[in-house]
Amino acid sequence: MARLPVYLRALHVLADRGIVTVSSEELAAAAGVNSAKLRKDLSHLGSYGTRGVGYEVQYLVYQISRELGLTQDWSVAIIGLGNLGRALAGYGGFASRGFRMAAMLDADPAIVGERINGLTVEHIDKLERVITDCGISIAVLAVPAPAAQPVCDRVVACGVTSILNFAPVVLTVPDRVDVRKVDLSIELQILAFHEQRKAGGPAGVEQEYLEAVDGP
Amino acid sequence: MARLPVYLRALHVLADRGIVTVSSEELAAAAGVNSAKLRKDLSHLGSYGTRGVGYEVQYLVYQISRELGLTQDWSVAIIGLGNLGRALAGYGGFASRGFRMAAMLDADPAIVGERINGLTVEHIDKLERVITDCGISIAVLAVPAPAAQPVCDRVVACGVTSILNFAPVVLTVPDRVDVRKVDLSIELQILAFHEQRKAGGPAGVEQEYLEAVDGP
DNA sequence: TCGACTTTGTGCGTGCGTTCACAAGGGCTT
DNA sequence: AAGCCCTTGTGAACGCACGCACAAAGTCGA
Ligand SMILES: NC(=O)c1ccc[n+]([C@@H]2O[C@H](COP(=O)([O-])OP(=O)(O)OC[C@H]3O[C@@H](n4cnc5c(N)ncnc54)[C@H](O)[C@@H]3O)[C@@H](O)[C@H]2O)c1
Ligand SMILES: NC(=O)c1ccc[n+]([C@@H]2O[C@H](COP(=O)([O-])OP(=O)(O)OC[C@H]3O[C@@H](n4cnc5c(N)ncnc54)[C@H](O)[C@@H]3O)[C@@H](O)[C@H]2O)c1
Repeated sequence: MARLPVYLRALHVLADRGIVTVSSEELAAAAGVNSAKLRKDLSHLGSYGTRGVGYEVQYLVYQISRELGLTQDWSVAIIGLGNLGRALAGYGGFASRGFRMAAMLDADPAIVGERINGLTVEHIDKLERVITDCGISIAVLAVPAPAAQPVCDRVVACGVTSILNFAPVVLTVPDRVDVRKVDLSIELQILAFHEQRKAGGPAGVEQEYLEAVDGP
Repeated sequence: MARLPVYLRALHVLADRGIVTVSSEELAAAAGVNSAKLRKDLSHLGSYGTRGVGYEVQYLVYQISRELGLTQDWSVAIIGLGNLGRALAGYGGFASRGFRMAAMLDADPAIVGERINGLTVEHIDKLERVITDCGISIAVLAVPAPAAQPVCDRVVACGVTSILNFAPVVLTVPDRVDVRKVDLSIELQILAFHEQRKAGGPAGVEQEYLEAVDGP
């Protein structure tokens, strides 16, 4: 379930405030979902609340963390230390959630050897060895679009089965491999779509096209 | 439909290769979706293909661009020029899709006044004026979590109705406002979840918890 | 100890998105 | 000009996820 991380975050906030128990209604509001959905999600993973009281925050944090596999640390490799890769590498919010930045790789000789956040950038040629040695289980691709598929293939060949892809391409991978794609251009385009709807929607279909192609 | 941008990207690739027409089957493969779904999506927005041939690439590009509102330029403000904000500001992939970085805002005096990608970072105090003057219609929030809701409120008060949020918080906004959230920690957590499943799933439920809390 | 109140867990109806499968329609070849 | 073949557009079934609403269950006060 993709909502568990959201619940977990909300629970951490509550825990930090010293709150011991929480009702499904309160937690659902904090997570921005329906309370019935929340209860169904929680019951689905076998956690029990107490009727008349609610859920014990600490217990739920542990249950969800375990379900998500956050009771262990995961080693992550960042491939491509350009604009985006550096931002990710310098972000502290990952380490605090059990994700350890274990390796950084790039093809640019000017970047290889650089130290970022206490880690030395390795050359992409060493990919296979680095991934094996560091016990990488998740790869983050922040390389240009044309490089994404080739790099992805190499990563998969090393046995990595989880990939977070920032390049604007559809990656082809074997079934056993999970790919999640973050495409910021698409997010903006979806916003633009709705924005346009609010403003009255598109008009002058055929006319506009002919003018654009042939001139007025 | 959230898939239109994906189709559009695939079409641009085809157009660059000089391809004139494309069948739903081919385009669907390139976009990573089912061909029936693709045809339904396209028919849904009124575009017509030619039976026995397929769709004209250029025509489809124009149709989808128009539907998404990409025939006009949108002015975007980036708020928070830290790690992530800078990466976004320096990214060329937005401008080429009709999104103009029109304003940058930050609260840190050390950052205000800096020039990034040809634009001067303004102080967040000037938010209201900048948004109005630059005709901002989309705001990108790349500020720390605690600052997100207050900044969001101010942006919404200026009349902005589209927000892209990178802060790990659930934003509360009026109904007319669209918020899209990009949460990279959640993406990693979802990958970890599946990774754990592949490795055999969680085991030793109650036992583990009691040990973690009470000691062995 | 008992009753009233609170909150969980879930059965069920509903609505949406996906997918199969096919008929209608247009091009291309002969 | 006519038939063959390819591809679109869509009807209909399927499945899933959401959310309402309620009974079971446990707590807290008297
Ligand atoms: N920066 C953004 O805000 C942003 C937004 C949306 C999408 N993206 C996408 O994210 C990806 C990275 O963006 P960026 O702005 O960081 O680009 P960038 O050009 O700044 O960085 C890319 C890095 O990848 C390295 N690289 C190139 N080929 C490589 C290879 N074969 N193996 C290893 N490393 C290689 C380059 O040396 C460079 O350091 C791109 O696909 C881009 O489209 C970025
Ligand atoms: N960097 C990443 O890879 C990454 C990954 C996931 C999530 N995020 C989230 O994105 C957001 C930004 O991350 P970051 O790494 O760039 O953080 P950062 O601390 O590097 O940058 C935040 C910027 O926001 C500015 N700021 C603070 N308060 C402000 C206010 N009230 N108004 C305007 N500007 C203000 C700061 O001066 C700073 O420049 C955070 O919420 C973070 O949790 C970042």
